[in-house]
This record gives sequence, C-alpha cells and structure tokens, in this order.
Amino acid sequence: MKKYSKQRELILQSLKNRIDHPTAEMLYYDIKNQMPEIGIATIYRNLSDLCEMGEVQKIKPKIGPDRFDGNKEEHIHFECTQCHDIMDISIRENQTKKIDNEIKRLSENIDAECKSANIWLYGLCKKCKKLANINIKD
Amino acid sequence: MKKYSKQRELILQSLKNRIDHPTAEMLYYDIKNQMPEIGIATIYRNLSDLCEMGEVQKIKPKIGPDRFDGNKEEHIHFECTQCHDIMDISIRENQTKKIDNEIKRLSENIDAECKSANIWLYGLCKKCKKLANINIKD
DNA sequence: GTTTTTGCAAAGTATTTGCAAATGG
DNA sequence: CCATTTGCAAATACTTTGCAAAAAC
Repeated sequence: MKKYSKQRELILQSLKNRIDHPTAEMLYYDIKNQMPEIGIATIYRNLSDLCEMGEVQKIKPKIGPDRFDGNKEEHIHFECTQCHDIMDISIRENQTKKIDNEIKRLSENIDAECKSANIWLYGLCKKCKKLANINIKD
Repeated sequence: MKKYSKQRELILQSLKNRIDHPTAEMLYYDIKNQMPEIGIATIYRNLSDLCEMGEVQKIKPKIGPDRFDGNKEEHIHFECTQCHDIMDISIRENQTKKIDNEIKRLSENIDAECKSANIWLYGLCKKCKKLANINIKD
C-alpha cells in the first residue's frame, strides 16, 4: 500500500507550479531550497512512482535528460530546435477528435491495437524566432 | 570534408537491412560478425554522423536506450507497450497532408514556427494482442 | 602529406539500487 | 509494530572523448 510522504508531495507540487518541463536534477535543486536534506534518489524514485500513478508524465526531448510534466490537461509538446525549451500546446476537444480519428486509422495498417498517441512539434519558439530576425537584419 | 569509411558504410547498410529499430549496441554485435575489430565508439560516432547527414533517424523509445531507424520513407512509429518493439507505419500522401494541416494549425497557439512534427502511437502489437487473448481464455 | 577516421581505454552523464535508519499507518 | 520511504553511497547503463595509429584522398 502506498504511503504518504512529504517528499513526494513536494515534488508533485513543485512540478505543478512550473511550466518548463524540468529534468529530475532541476527539480532536485528546486526542492532542496525547501528541504535541504533531500537526496536525488528520492527525486527519481518519486517521479517514477508519480508516473505510474498517472500524476506526472515523463517526456523524452530530442536532446538531454528526461523531462517531467505535471500538466494533466489534454495537450501536446513543442520543442524548440534552437533553445530546446519545451512548451505545452493545449488542444481543444474537436481538434483532438479530428486528429485522433486520423491517427488511430493509421494503426490499422499494422494490425495493432492503438491505445494512445503522442504528438511532438519541432521548430523555432517565439523567442528564438525573434532573435533569428534580429540577426538577419545585422 | 567527409571521407568514405568502410565502417560507416557497413553501419548504414546493416541498419537499412533491418526493420527492428536497433540500439547502437545491437548494431555493434551485428556488425562485429563482418568486422570483428570494430569498436562501439565507431558505431556511436557514425550513427551520429549519419543522423546529421539525414541518412538515419535517432528515436527515443519510452523505455531503454536510443534506437535508430534507416527508413527514409514518410512514416510514423508505433511502440508496443508490452514487448517494446517499435514498428514503422507508412503513411500515404493524403493522410500526411490531412494530419499535417491539423497539427501545424496547433503551433499557432504558441506563436511558434513549426518546422516538423512527430507522431508516436502506443498500444499492443499484433503479436502481444494475440498472446493477451490466449491468456484470457486460460 | 594532410586530413579524417579508427579502436581502445578512460571519462562523463543520467539513472537505479542496496541498505540501515526514519517515517507513516 | 510492520510496511514503506528516505538519504547516502555505490553500482549500473549509456554515450562521449582523447589520443596514437591507420585509412582515405
């Protein structure tokens, strides 16, 4: 049976308070401020548990260590190919359905039972797009 | 300037000959049969080069080390949540466009310039679906 | 001959595990 | 009390790097 732990609660709240899809290490330093004795292993163990509990999502960026996402709303991810920030893009019901229908149809091609889908977008984020424009003008 | 290398050629051919999205290590053992002196660092270095050259794609499964894909046709990936095999699903022109249009529209939500998209499907592959059915009957 | 690539070993990241002590129910 | 969780240190898994020798051009 799963027992409450102060550490797990802090990790979950800390993750929910940020929108930047931190790595385990980033969360570790964040939480160390409120609880200096905490160990990195506790972070990894709890993130793994929280994933299994469906409270948190582990995501794999193109570059760098795994990141974590505490957003439980329906959304997809955008990764900037320049600064590697990851952003959530929330999607509305009707969009979801349109895409899902199209995608689920694809899994018929290999005779598999598709349970879920994951969509990633890549490109330049707002910030990096702006920077790119400045550099062109120089 | 990039020079030809027997090793790189072998790695690329070996990857193109298989459909199982091997890890660097799996390719290493495969290629060791034809060239026993080869080192694992050569595999990693060349896979990384081949990625930059656009000959090969590095993909991140939910579980385990990075995998590599030598299929240059338009396709998406299906990962079995049971056996963790990864399969290609080829998509036809008209399907691609429908999905792409829907997806690219999403990136407008965050004011980013979307350059590419990646779709993953998850579920039970044909093999594991069959096995699951047998177990239910027992 | 110069530049690139190789194989090997060592180093570097990221993550997991074993274990005795602490905490939760 | 018993089960779970913790912090620490050590172990593991995966990948990259430095370097002298070999291969490509």
